[in-house]
Amino acid sequence: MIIATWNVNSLRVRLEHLLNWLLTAKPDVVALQETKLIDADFPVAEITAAGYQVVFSGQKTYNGVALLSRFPISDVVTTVPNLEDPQRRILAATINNVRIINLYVPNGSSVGSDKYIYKLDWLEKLTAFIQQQLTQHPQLVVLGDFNIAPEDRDVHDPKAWEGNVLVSEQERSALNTLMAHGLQDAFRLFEPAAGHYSWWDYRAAAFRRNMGLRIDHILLSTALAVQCKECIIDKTPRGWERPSDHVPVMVKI
DNA sequence: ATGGTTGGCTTCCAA
Repeated sequence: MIIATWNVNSLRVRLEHLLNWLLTAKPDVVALQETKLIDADFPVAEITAAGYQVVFSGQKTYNGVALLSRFPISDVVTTVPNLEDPQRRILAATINNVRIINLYVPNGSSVGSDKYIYKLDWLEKLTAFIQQQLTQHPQLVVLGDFNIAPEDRDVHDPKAWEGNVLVSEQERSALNTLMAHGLQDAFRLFEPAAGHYSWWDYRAAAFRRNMGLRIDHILLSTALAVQCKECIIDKTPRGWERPSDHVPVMVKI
C-alpha cells in the first residue's frame, strides 16, 4: 500500500496538480492539508472520477484536511479529544485495517507568540490522543504537515534558523514526546543525509537554491516500520506551474 | 538587504 501526504496550499488552486500527480504516483491513500475550502465546495466529483473515495474536514479561508483512498474509509474522527478548537486540522480514519491520522499542525508564527503557545498545547493534546490510538491500532500512521523540522539535518541553514519557529527546542521536544510512544520517522529509516526537504519558501528563489526544511512527515508504528519498503519525497510537482510550497511525501508499506 | 511570494474574499492576515 502506498500512503502519501501533501500540503496543497489551496485545493481550489492545486486540483489539477493533484489529479496529475495521482496519475503518475498512483498512491492508494493521500492525506491533504491546507485545502482552504468549506465542505460544500470540496471537489468530490473530480476526485471520485479519479478513482478515490474521499472524506474531508474544511473551513472557510484557512486550514482544512482531507483523506483520499482507493479502499473503503471507516471510523472517521475530525477532532482532538479534550481540545476546544474551531480550526480544522485533524482527520483520522481506518483504511485496510491501518489507522491513518492526517495532521495540519499549527505553524506557530513566532517563538513565544500566542500562536506558538497554541501550537504547543495542540501538540500536547494530540499526543494523548495518539497514545490512546496506539493502544487500539497496532498498525498506525501519523502523517501530514507537522510544521517542525526534527533535527538540524532537516534544515538548510541550521545556524540561521537556530531558535526560530519550526526548529525551536520546545517544538522538537514536543515532537519527540509524541514519537516516544512508538512511532518512527519513515524517511529516516532509509536516508541519513542532510539536504532533503519537503517545503521551500516561495520567496527569494528558495527552491532553486534548495533553501528548505523537512517539515512534512510520515510516522509509522513499530508494526508498520518493520515492513516499510520505501519513503520518497517527490519534488516533481514543485517544478510545475504555480506550485504549492510543499511537495508530497510517500511511503510504501 | 529585516527583503522576498502566494492564497484568500482581502484592503491585511497567515504562511
